[in-house]
Amino acid sequence: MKQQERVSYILEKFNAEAFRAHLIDWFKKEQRILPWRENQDPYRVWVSEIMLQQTRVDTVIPYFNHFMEQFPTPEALASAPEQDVLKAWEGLGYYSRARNLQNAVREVVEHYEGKVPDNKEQLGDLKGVGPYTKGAILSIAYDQAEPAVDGNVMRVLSRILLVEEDIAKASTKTLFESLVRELISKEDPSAFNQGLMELGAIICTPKSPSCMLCPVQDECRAFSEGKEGELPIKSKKKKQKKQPFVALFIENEKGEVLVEQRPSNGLLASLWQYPMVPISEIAESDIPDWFRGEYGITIDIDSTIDHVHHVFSHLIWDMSVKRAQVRKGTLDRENARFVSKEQIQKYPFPVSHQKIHKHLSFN
DNA sequence: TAGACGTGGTA
DNA sequence: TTACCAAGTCT
Repeated sequence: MKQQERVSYILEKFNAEAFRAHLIDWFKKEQRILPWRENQDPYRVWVSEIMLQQTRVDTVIPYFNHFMEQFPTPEALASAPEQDVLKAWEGLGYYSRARNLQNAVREVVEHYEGKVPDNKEQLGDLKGVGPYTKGAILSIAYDQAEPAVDGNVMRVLSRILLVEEDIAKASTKTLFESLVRELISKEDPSAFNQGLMELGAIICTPKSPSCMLCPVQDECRAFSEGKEGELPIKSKKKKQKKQPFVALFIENEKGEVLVEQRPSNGLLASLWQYPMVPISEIAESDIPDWFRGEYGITIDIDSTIDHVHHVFSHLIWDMSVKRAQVRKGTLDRENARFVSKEQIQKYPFPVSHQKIHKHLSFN
């Protein structure tokens, strides 16, 4: 069946009128007070939407407030050093969001006079702005009737409309976008889209949804059939692969510590870390030789001082942290440097390596 | 299409 | 502890 036929079939006999009205009334009454809801400033909406990608509201709030203080306008963000932006993002995760956001904002400042585009073509061309974020900005900041389909929306609508397609599939997301195009309120698309997400966050939660409090219970097909606990359908993801490392906490004679910047693409791009030796490739006994070759420095390794187990979405780092001293040699590596324990505070580190900071002693 | 890309909260 | 998740995007 073609997708448009599927849409028509699903919405046949569905009381969209009542659904819209109940959802919007509820949202206007029950919505949470959140910093990015203070006004409709497209820049604020944009920053909030990027931060909220795959990230909890409670986690985002302090980051958002600080970020808006430090970079209140597109111009402020565009002219900031990238390292400052990454430092403001430190601990939030998915760091390419920060780089993409800054690059896109620079684009807006250069080509659109600092005004966030209000059309889907220009918006969608911006780095890091995908179908969801595009629709969120257009509906929330510009009151346009565009779908903004995220995980909440798919969960809520899969229950309301009893859609049993796998929401992990891309084709299912486009199905929901088509459904929202039919359902969305033309009078208040912002309240409709946000209401759908708010409902998913507060009432129509993944586990044990609060159906007794739901403003659209009467319109919910899953509830009427007792299937709310079985939806949405979502295929499992794979287990993370384990990667063993030795992380080196290396001090020189001045008491400075060796840190290095990661490559500008891939995992934790452009963030800083303590040197890491992949134990699956380098035997532990070969570390001093390997290190001399890579960094130009001879080190004396002593005891293991810590063990850091860090879980990512797709892999796991197991790091034995070893203390070491510089014996001789000059650092011969572009992306690495010895840094004092005061200076190191300015560098953006991933959480996995912040766990190693506690071995910095200030005596 | 499926895997890369972070982190912290919760059952 | 394990597993899943939370307002996705890029390749």
